Amino acid sequence: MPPSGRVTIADVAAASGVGVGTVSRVINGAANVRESTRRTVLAVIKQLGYRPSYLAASLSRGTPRTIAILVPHLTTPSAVMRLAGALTVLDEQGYDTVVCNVDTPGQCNHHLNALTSRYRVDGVIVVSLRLSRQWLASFRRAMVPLVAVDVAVAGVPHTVIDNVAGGRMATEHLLSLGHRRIGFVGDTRSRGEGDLGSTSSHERLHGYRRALQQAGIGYDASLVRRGPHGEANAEALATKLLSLPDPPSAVFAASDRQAMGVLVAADRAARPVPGELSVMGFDDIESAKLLGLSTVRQPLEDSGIEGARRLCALLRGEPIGPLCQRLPLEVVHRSTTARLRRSDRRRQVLTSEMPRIRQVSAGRT
Amino acid sequence: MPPSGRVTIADVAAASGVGVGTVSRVINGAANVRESTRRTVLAVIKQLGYRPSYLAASLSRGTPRTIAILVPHLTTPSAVMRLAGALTVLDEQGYDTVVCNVDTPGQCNHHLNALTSRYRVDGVIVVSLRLSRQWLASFRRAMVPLVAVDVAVAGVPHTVIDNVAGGRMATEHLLSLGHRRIGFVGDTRSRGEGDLGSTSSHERLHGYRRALQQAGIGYDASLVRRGPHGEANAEALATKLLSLPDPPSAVFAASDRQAMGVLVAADRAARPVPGELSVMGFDDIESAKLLGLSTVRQPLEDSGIEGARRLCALLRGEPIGPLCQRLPLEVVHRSTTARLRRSDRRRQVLTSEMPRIRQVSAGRT
DNA sequence: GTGAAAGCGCTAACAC
DNA sequence: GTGTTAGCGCTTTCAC
Repeated sequence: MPPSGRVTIADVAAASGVGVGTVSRVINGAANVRESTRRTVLAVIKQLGYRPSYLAASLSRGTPRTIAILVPHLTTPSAVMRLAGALTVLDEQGYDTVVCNVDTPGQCNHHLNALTSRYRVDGVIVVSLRLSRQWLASFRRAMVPLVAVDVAVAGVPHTVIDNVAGGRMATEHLLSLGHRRIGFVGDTRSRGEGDLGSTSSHERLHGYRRALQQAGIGYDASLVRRGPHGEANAEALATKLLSLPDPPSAVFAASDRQAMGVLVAADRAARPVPGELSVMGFDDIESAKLLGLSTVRQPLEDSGIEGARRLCALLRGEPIGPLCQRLPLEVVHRSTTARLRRSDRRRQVLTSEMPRIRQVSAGRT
Repeated sequence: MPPSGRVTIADVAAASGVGVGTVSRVINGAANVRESTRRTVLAVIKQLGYRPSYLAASLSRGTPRTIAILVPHLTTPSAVMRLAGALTVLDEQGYDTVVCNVDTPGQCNHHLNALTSRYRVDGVIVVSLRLSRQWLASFRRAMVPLVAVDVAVAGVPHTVIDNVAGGRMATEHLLSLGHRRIGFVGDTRSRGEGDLGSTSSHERLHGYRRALQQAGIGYDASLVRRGPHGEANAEALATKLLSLPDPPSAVFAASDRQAMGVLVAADRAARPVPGELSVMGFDDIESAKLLGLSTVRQPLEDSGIEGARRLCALLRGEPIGPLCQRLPLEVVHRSTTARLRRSDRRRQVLTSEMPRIRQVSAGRT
């Protein structure tokens, strides 16, 4: 029946013998519609195959009911956990979510520009991305509601962890097991090309240094290795560490993925873990559990949940509590860390109850 | 200067002393605008902080330039790889992507309903989700362009792999290594509650059976174990397999994650891999490489790329080639599979060049 | 309870 | 090149 291609609310109104206002009320489940009318309209809608235009409704209503989430390196386990957490609540709250994955600074700027220079979404969640002063200003000017996850942004609600404390916890765990020569493997801090500017690794290193200092252990720069992210790099760094004249008895890796690189390096160097080398990670991603990796757990999914929850509150004009929300950390002792051997008796107690998995690492692919 | 709250194109036009049409041309980078005019308008835009409404533009233009992607269990490595692939091309093509994660049939229906009952996106990509006849009909009626990834959907362009062939390849690899008692660990096929109806695992089992049959090996039901997805379950299933009076010398797991469960089980049962047990996975997710897991690789990211590419072509009215697009599979021999020992000499040749990683598995969390 | 009409902010077709 | 105008399809007063 529609003269043009698409069936519109007017077509439905006409075919139902009611006004468009009434149809609108039916669609949106307004209360003040006679039941019989409602039925009729619904029938006509179904019969005509009418689909309300989200666009037109949004425009008229004045809000897109959509939020954007900007997340770097989506395929990493930690990123996707945060995303999933956010999606859960955004879904519940009736928001559509457009996902912007960024792997390079160029992509990042592209998306930031799109988000700030056009009226597209109700708000945005940025994850793990250090926004420049300029971009922050753009968001402010554009009055785009913004929350941050896993990165502290001045003047913006953010949900983070205390990376320094985390680094300290990891190191103290190792110290408590008697280790004194503790290596560190993490990211470079360089804000160069390809870098998205996360400082987590650097902060965890700080925690490591503090813990050592507090334990009265001098800082040994040769034990600290940093490079580009990724377990392949971590493996190379760890290999150097292990080939030191006086190698560490334990290594703290700034992330679980890097810790896995360390595990591979330990294997290649024929250094049994945790027998001759303890390895500590950070994050507690799923495979950490599988590998039995000792680590510092941060609530990844919760961070996404909290970020989204706070953005929703912001959009409703509700109070969101303190700008900076800190999520708790927890040391998870599994089986890649053990007491520094000296009295083997002690060591046995620690490891005997743990199942063992022997695995052979990757050959050429 | 804007009388109401928001700055509109009319405000910009007025302040620039030009018509809204010209402003529109400037915004959209149309060619026929005098450079001086362009500059003026741009300046005014910046000065007024004007942000074009994506909604209004979309409505007027008649297309949202947005696509939706429906993906189950987003946090699994394979799902996120496919998503990332799709995002890459959708980004390039100028589409916004709304992501619908589904973990339960209820969520799935919710999203399918939203997608078909309203005009919201230009098209949708469904990943690994078996659509019911009804939903398919809904998509057809609503004329929502649709492509599928990792699931064959009648009458809809889909990008898939040959799971039966994959199962066969995995099994033949094991057979070629001399194994004759080969176990299988995979998903149950039940379309019950909580199940999203993927049949991949079942098809791979088919391939397994065919390969055995072709090798003249009788089917032994006790060697085939199926249960709910997840490595914890796989571990339990594998444990049963290994405690059989006459246990298998090799296991083919229907996914890498399940293979990891098998590895843990092997470890618990003190069965060295690949010394006493060969383990074959499927997918080639990132941690497979790290663990040295032998597997059948399917192009996960490419599947997303291809699905998105084809949807874009569809939207442009371009030809998309055959409805069913098959991506290639490849056996990746790493270090969890080895020749059935019999002549140890042979085995050494196979494994000696491979680095080894010994790892202790998860304790209680 | 329901209809009529005024926008929402933009694009595109058409004149000049 | 540029201004004018008619929609795009809906929500929402405001009367009745």
